[in-house]
Amino acid sequence: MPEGHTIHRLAADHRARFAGSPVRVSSPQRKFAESAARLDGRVLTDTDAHGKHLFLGFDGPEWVHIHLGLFGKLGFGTTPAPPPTDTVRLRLVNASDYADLRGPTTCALITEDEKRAIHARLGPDPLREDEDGERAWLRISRSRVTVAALLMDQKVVAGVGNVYRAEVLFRHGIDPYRPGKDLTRSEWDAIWADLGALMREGVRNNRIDTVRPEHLPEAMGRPARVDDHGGEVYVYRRARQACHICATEIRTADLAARNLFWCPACQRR
DNA sequence: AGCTCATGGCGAG
DNA sequence: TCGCCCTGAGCTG
Repeated sequence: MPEGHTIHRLAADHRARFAGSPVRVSSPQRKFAESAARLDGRVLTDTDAHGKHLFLGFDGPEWVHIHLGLFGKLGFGTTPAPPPTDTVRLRLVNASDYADLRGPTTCALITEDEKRAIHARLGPDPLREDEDGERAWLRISRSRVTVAALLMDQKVVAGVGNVYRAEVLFRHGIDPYRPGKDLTRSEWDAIWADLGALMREGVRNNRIDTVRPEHLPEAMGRPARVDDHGGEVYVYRRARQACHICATEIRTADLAARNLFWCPACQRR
């Protein structure tokens, strides 16, 4: 289940397992069959991630472009690989490992030029070393759109999804409905830096944790929480439950077809 | 068995 | 703003 940290982790995992030697490439589901046949037996040379886009580079000028969307998953295992089920869009296998891709929004063979075009339309990614938040600030500081919507716009910031959006706004006490242009420079700088730190930890742990140590259940004298998406969070999917800091009921609302979560007391205009 | 929902994004209108 | 695409878990019966 993918926000940007998942994709960067997958890029590293593919590199570790497959880079540098020939890979058997197949598409059991047949939707990627022609391209898989072209790649079969070639060497995986490089991997890359920008926001929620994953790129697998093979010998020659082509890349596999993968976008998991809301449902897509990549699962790893060690050989021998079991018979693929009929939902496996792409399978990579070498002597020791296999990877199965299911349910992606995108799995396509693209050229270097097409890859460049994808980078060009994405905003800065807090997980890419060559980026800073300046480009994002230029758009945010001139926009009447709410900061909640701007954070989810991949042309503004690449890699932030519904969990990081909700959590970073909570951590900075910002009302999700505040217009981008009402954000101060120092607020944005803090948000950008925090996204980088949170998402790097997300890559390391392969899950999203956003609760500061002093607010963890044990530090607050409460029983440990179990969050069904697998991380410790303040507001995400906690509608109508008590805020961990102030006990106010967490609110939820629809915003651009996604669920928004926030604490109306901790996050004020 | 069938429904709902989910960490996304696109194009039509 | 809506409908649509992709899969699977967790319900309800």
